Amino acid sequence: MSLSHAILGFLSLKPMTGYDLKKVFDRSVRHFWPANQSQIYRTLSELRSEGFVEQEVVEREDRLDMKIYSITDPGQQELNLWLSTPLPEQDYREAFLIQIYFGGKLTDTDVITLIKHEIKNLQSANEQYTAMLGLYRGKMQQNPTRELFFSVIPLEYGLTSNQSALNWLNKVLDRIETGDYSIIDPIKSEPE
Amino acid sequence: MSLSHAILGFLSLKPMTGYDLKKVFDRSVRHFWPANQSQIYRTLSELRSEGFVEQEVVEREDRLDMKIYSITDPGQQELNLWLSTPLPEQDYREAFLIQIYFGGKLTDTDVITLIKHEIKNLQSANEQYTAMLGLYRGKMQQNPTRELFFSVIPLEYGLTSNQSALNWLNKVLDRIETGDYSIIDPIKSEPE
DNA sequence: CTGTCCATGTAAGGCGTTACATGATTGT
DNA sequence: ACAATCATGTAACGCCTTACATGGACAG
Repeated sequence: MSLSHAILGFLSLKPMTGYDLKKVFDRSVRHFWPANQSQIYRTLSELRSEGFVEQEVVEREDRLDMKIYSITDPGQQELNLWLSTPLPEQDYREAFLIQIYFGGKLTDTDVITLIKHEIKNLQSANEQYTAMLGLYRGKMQQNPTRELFFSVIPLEYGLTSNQSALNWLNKVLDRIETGDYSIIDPIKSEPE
Repeated sequence: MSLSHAILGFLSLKPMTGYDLKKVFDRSVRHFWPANQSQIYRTLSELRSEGFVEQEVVEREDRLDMKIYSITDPGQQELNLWLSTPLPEQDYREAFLIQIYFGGKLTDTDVITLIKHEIKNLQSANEQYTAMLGLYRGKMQQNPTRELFFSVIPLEYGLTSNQSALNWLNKVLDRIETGDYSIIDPIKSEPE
């Protein structure tokens, strides 16, 4: 399961509290693996019962106790195994495409509205990717490491695939507006 | 929820059994919205209790009863409303990208294996898309309708985005093999 | 005579979401 | 005074998956 392994991955960098993990997720992998707070706490206790993490309880007089989690040796092994094992084809769900699939039941105006909305969603995601890429560029100039390189790759992936989706959605808008319903060959028509 | 609306969409084309629906899903939208059998039967009974579909029981002497579902007027309204309402940004989960994100913990060989595996997965998906596109092309030549056009769009979408992912993954392989860890700008480097 | 197709479901478990609950500290 | 941040969790619900269960018809 990916969430538990992502948590192990972050804990292998340094020990953290559940709260810290939530922040780290939101600042790094949320675009390709969002995690919410209650999920993180639940998964941490599962990982602990499996022996993959251990917790150090820090008692504090005036505040709630703080629990700092670290990865154990079995946890490291589990992480390395999962990271290096290729995954089978994953299911993919895109509700927007269902709407388009049944677009025959809608007016052109409605379909165009749907597509323009999707374009906005993709653009907003891309703005976030670009902002994050900027941060990484700064880090890379100071200290270009192999680790950093691999953590940037998913961002580039998000940007490229969104960008090609955007290009393609704009073409679809043209085809709807001109009433050109012929099928195109996406691969052949791409390199332009 | 998308599954129930996809079911309504198919039933709006013609009445069907749960078994038929499963086949229709597998032959059309499974690439962007897979559905399994038990899910379909459960959702059908929910839709019935909401009054969006109704069933006709066909008793057969020698076999099990067959239940043919059709969409009701409230179901049509619900479908049209859902289809024409833009969706908010959806969560996106891609476990492969988590593996890459933590690629710093792996050897180059391991990362390359992961990527080549992903390339194979994408290629196999694209072969299926291409085969389906071929079928649609045949239908379109006989009878080019607006409905047909919209049902092809998601296939083209899958093909284009997979193709751009493939192109990009191949570039990543080059960068790993040459040890070139500089960050590229995916958007600027795309049109080549 | 073995497997695949037709056709129906139930049960249990896993993963994810939303909402609720607590309570001190720090910033505006 | 009010909101945000730090820090912990629980409860309930919803969606999806896997496995189980039934049983005739038909093709190789």
